[in-house]
Amino acid sequence: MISTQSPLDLLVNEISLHARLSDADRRAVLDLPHRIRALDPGSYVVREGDHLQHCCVLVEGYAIRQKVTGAGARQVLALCIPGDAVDLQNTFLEMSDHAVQMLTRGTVADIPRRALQDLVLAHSAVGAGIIQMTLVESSILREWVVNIGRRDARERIAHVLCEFAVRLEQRGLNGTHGFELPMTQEQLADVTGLTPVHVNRVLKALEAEGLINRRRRLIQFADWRALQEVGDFSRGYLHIGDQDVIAHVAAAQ
Amino acid sequence: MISTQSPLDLLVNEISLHARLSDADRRAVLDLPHRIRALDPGSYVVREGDHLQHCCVLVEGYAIRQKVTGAGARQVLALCIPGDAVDLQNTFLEMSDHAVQMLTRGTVADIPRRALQDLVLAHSAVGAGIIQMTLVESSILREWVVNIGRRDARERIAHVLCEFAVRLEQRGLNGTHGFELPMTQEQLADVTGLTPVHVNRVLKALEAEGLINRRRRLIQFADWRALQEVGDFSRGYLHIGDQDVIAHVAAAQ
DNA sequence: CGTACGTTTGATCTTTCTCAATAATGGTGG
DNA sequence: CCACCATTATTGAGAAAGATCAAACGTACG
Repeated sequence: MISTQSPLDLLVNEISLHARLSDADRRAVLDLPHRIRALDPGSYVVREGDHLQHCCVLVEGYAIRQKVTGAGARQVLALCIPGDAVDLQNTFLEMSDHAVQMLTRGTVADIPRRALQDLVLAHSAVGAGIIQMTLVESSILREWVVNIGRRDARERIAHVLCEFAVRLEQRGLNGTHGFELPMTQEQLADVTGLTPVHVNRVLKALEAEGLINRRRRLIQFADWRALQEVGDFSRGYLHIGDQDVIAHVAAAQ
Repeated sequence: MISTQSPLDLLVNEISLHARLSDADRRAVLDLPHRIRALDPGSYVVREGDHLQHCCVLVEGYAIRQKVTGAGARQVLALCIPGDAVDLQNTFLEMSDHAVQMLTRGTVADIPRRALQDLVLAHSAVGAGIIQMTLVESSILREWVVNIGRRDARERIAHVLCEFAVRLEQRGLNGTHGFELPMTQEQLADVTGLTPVHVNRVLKALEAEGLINRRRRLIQFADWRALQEVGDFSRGYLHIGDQDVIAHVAAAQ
């Protein structure tokens, strides 16, 4: 692992989770032109309908993808954590089909989309990694459809808590013992397709059942195994550790 | 457009919707080794948990992606139509995270995953097209999350009908005047996260309102504009015609 | 022509939403 | 350091969308 102070280190690490990169691949990613941007909580990284000329990588802080219906209801589509290439969409599609909003103060690195396109074409291991990142994101979206479409409120919230915990743990942030929920109950409602009031009641119930403990937004998993069962959670869909699939592809180069 | 009788023609056309392919790119796709498989309605193209060594392209018929919860509830994740590369997941991820089931009689072409990986590495325009196909699929999944999470039953069903109509029209199958719904009301319930009983009542209501006409599974759009409004449908998220983004990438090769 | 599957309908029940009010909590300026 | 304000969390009561249960009706297909 090459060690530098570049904010692109995070992107390298992220891609490395999905494909084995050579030193040249790593250096090419680190050499990407980019500009750092600091953002306040609530500010938009990307707005729905934007035609962006760069791809943002989240460096610090948390963000959410979201869409708003014609009637004004908000639905959260993903929790973005540091290292996420927040809008590959804008690199390969014409127009942003959803918005990305900061939950906390944070920074992003803007990479010109042309530079990223060229990188992908010149370093296929990076391209393979990005394809896999995109496919994993799809897999998580599918699980969200199942979660919202076919689980009741209690199961939904338990499932989402498990997913966040595992994803954060994978990046070395918090873990499955407990973590700081990076959002309000209202935003958690927009994640789960519920109302804030009902989210509050369900959280209270999960606590009363002895599955979690709460103090403000800090969630402690009092019974991690039981919570996973309630949430019908099994981490396969996160495809953690699948990068070996692509290893031989990189090797074939 | 090169004209042959290969079942891979459909794949070429599909990728061409997303990236400008050279004749060499086209030929490389058509030359992919593959085996045709005929499938009955209800049979599985891929099962959840499979470790497949090939990527299936749907050649004829309709299929659905689906997952089943621990409690046994089914959720449909996508309607697959001819030309869809049904499991790119299996080409780049270890394990299938969902099943694909035929709705009708049909055929698929199995392409060895290694051959497809090599093709993508050797022909970046094809790779770019596949990246874009995957991103469009993600975009549709995001809209499904919104649909199920934040729209009521009437809006959901109207939205899904509009989406199917536009997607079918794009491939020259049926259109926005009407189409043959390729699934039962029970399956439509699994698409929308509702019960079959409620789907039936909503369809009846949409008909009573003069938005659609039905005769068995044939849906006629009596008022296409109004139906889109009810369903809060706007086709941007389907990213139809976005291939120009990638055109210059292909040209740069 | 009967059997299986899909559709339609009715009656009742539950989950979740809506509306409304109150209580914490954190941040800010004095 | 304290008082105030805005945001977030909590609680209650009632309403509504959609689920569940059960049955009847069609229609295709063997």
